[in-house]
Amino acid sequence: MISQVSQLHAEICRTLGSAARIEILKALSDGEKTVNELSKTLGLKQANVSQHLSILRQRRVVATRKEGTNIYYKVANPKIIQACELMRQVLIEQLQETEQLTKTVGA
Amino acid sequence: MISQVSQLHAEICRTLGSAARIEILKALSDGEKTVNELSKTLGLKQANVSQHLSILRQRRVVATRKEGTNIYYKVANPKIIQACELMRQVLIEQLQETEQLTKTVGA
DNA sequence: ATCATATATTCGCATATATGAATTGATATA
DNA sequence: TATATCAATTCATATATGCGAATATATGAT
Repeated sequence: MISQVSQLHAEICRTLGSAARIEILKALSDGEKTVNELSKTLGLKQANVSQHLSILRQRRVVATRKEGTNIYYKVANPKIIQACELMRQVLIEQLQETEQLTKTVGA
Repeated sequence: MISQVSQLHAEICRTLGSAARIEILKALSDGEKTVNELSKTLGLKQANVSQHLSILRQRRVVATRKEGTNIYYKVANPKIIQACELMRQVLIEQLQETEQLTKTVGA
């Protein structure tokens, strides 16, 4: 009863369901970076970043470009960044609502 | 090193990381529905739908309205629907790329 | 060939998640 | 009161996921 497309859709969402991977995407949203750069920027171990990138690559959320020893990663489709941005706005609105609420209760 | 916001962002994504919940959101995107309606429409057990709705409610992805015995669910923020729509487009583009690829290989 | 650097993979463990079954609670109605 | 309906919760179990540590692979330089 559950469509194949929804199955794939859920898989992409699960792929984004890790704070580390969200940070990686955010870091990549302003241009491509190597594994090492990401590792240093985010303060995560290289192996760990590589694992997350592997998962993101499998689902084609990121794409790669090889240059010598380095592998440059970028977000595969700008719409993914747009979707993330929308979700972040939802989050912000949620937080604002909560603030509103605590203020009202406090008054 | 990983921001609180990214943590929350990932939580929302994980919340959407279930095909059943994606279907529920799709079903709710054209207006509010009760648990029973969803259960029948999606062909899932009531208890199961209720569980999923409970998860969606916790993360405030859906909102409820009570009317007599019934509880009507709706998507809490239209931006969530927009984000889902974007991700679905990404999916479609991915599938098209794959088709393109298989055609090329086949030729 | 050796070494250094960049990236990927594997393993083991702890934790998280999904699901079905059974139960409970609340409301309506005969 | 008895019963049917709708929804939520609890529990047990199977499965998936995240992460660190160690190891492997690949490329480039000496």
